[in-house]
Amino acid sequence: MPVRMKDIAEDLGVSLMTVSKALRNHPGVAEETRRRVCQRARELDYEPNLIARSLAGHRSFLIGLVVPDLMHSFFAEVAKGIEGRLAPSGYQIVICSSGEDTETELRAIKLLLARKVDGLIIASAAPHASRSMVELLEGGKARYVLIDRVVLNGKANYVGVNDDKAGFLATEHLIEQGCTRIAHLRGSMVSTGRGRLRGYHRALAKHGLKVPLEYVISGGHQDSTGYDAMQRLLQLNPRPDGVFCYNDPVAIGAMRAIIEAGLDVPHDIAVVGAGNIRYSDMLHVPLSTINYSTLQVGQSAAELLLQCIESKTPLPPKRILFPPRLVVRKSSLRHPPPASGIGRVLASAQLQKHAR
Amino acid sequence: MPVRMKDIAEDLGVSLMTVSKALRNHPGVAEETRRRVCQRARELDYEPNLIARSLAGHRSFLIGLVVPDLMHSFFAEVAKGIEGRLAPSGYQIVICSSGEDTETELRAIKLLLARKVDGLIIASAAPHASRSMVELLEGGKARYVLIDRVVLNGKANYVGVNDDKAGFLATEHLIEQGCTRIAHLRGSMVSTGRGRLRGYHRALAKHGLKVPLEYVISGGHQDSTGYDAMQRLLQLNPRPDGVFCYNDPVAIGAMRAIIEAGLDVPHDIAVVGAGNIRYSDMLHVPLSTINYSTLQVGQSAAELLLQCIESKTPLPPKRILFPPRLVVRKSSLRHPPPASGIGRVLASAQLQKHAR
DNA sequence: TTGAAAGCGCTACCAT
DNA sequence: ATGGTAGCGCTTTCAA
Repeated sequence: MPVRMKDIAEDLGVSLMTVSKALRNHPGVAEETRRRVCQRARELDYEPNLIARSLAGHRSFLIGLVVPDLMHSFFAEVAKGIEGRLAPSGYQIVICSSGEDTETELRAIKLLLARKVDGLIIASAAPHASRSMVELLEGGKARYVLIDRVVLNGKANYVGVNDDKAGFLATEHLIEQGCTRIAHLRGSMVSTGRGRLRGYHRALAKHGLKVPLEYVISGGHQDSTGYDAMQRLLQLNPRPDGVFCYNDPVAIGAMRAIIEAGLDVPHDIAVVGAGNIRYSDMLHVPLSTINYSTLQVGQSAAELLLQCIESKTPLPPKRILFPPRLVVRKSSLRHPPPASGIGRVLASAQLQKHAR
Repeated sequence: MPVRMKDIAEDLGVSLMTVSKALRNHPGVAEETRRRVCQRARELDYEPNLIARSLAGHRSFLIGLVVPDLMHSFFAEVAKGIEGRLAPSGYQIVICSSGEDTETELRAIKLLLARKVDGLIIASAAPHASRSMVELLEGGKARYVLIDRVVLNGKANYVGVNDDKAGFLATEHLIEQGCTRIAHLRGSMVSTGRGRLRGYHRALAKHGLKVPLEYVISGGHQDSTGYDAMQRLLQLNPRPDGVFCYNDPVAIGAMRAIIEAGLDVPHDIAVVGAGNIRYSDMLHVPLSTINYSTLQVGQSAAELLLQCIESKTPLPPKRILFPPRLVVRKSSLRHPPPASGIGRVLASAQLQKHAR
């Protein structure tokens, strides 16, 4: 059986309380006593029972992280950012994936709360907060930060990217590349999906471009669903000559469909994704995309959550938005670079060749 | 403040114990009483405090997962497999990444143990178990399963892949493709690195091939390190005409170096990786690799750990090895398929085009 | 079938 | 500076 404080106390002939204080460097213990206690603790390989400490101290040093999909490298990288910021402060992360399912997500959050995690970081699968989610998160005094996707406008901490602008940048870039029939493989109606869709429409409107309704269809969130959706787009007449995809996995699936149909990316159809996931620059056709500052999103979310936890009084909700940044690669480069020398686009492409 | 059992008990005029039993469907409670308790609990939105339950019940329903790198899609997929198997049983996962650092790994394990996780799943960064790790894991009655990498031969549960065979398959395939100067970008001296290296040597020996010592150098574990290492290989004279890489990320980095040097993959240098990570089929040059049954490794590890936890008596250590499988793609295909029709290699390449 | 007592290992609060 | 008391919210053990 593991050593307990009580054992050390009896062993040393001091009280349990003295041991407790000494080990946590609390004031009110003689230096000499503290030394003896710490020494003996080390000798006995004492490790505090964190469950007991959590119960008594109302602090678990556990953070809950809820994401739609562990395998999506965007969330893996976010998780890495979070862990990097939290581990040094002694926190550990309980990770749950919802599989983009609202019910699963709700159960996970409920369980995490029952576990008394000190805080939550959530990339929600829900298009908007359900009544039960509001009750869960706002009912108690739960500390939480939403990332990537907003579900509680205004009243919640949020770290993400301006999705509207991301959609706008991607679409306008396609327009500048000479595409006139630009389709959009949209995501689900989560906030990122809605935002990117809005940006897409805004860019089209700005440039006076009209596209048939069928040019906007759901491409899901993964490469497999992107592949299927792109196959449907390929049936249309006239065929699109450019596609802005909800995210990089969808874009990768879409490119596969295009290439399998014997068409060329970017010359027959230019493709832009979103997320700038790892290896998107090493693909069959290197993928143009929107950079989402993935690691920083994770770090900031962790940072913000720590502040909420540390602070005695509830902090006013904060909203941190990283600027999206266009990364041009081959999948959307239809024009040779301007003869005048190094054009904006090419320079950008070269600079960002290895920028991950 | 959240509702406690005590509240329900007083509310209903029964004892705390009755509530406790009723809620957990313990025998020894009248059906009628149980109904009333459960009903009231639901009305009051009662959620058991899992910290308290853990402390009293000596069961946390928490599993610790320690991996070298969250971002490596191999471990992300393993994590997904683990979660898929564990979540239905009410377990949640505390995830820690060691960053391939032995000290960090040890601290993480210590913390997880102090948290009283019910079990551990570890992909260790260590080439072999240190004294402190043995003490930690074997000293107490910790339940744990090693994955991917072995550090405690024989005395520990292990789920992984036959790395020796993986290295052999990859190397022999390069030989069959006509490569005669086959290099190896090896990993660190973790068991997977050692095993793949051994397989590489075995294949060379079987076919009577000799290579200079400089053909085997460390390529690290990531694409960036693979890139650097490959650049060094390219200086050699004669240059290798084939490279077996420790894993897919390293292979991806290596391919980048080769292509940037103006050479062709596979005709100047054929490349094979290991791991069959997501999108390895969608790369600039689709990557030949060794499939590692990633999801199943995760699931089996979780399964095995559950058995250990459930069982009252300590189970004898079990060793589960998945067979490695060669996946041939363009990066190693130097010969046109045999004229006799569909050769083994091409058939395999086609079949596995979408096999992930 | 029910419940009282005794923890689980630790911390907060208040005496001394 | 030190330590006793009283929990934290639950489960296990055993008596009624």
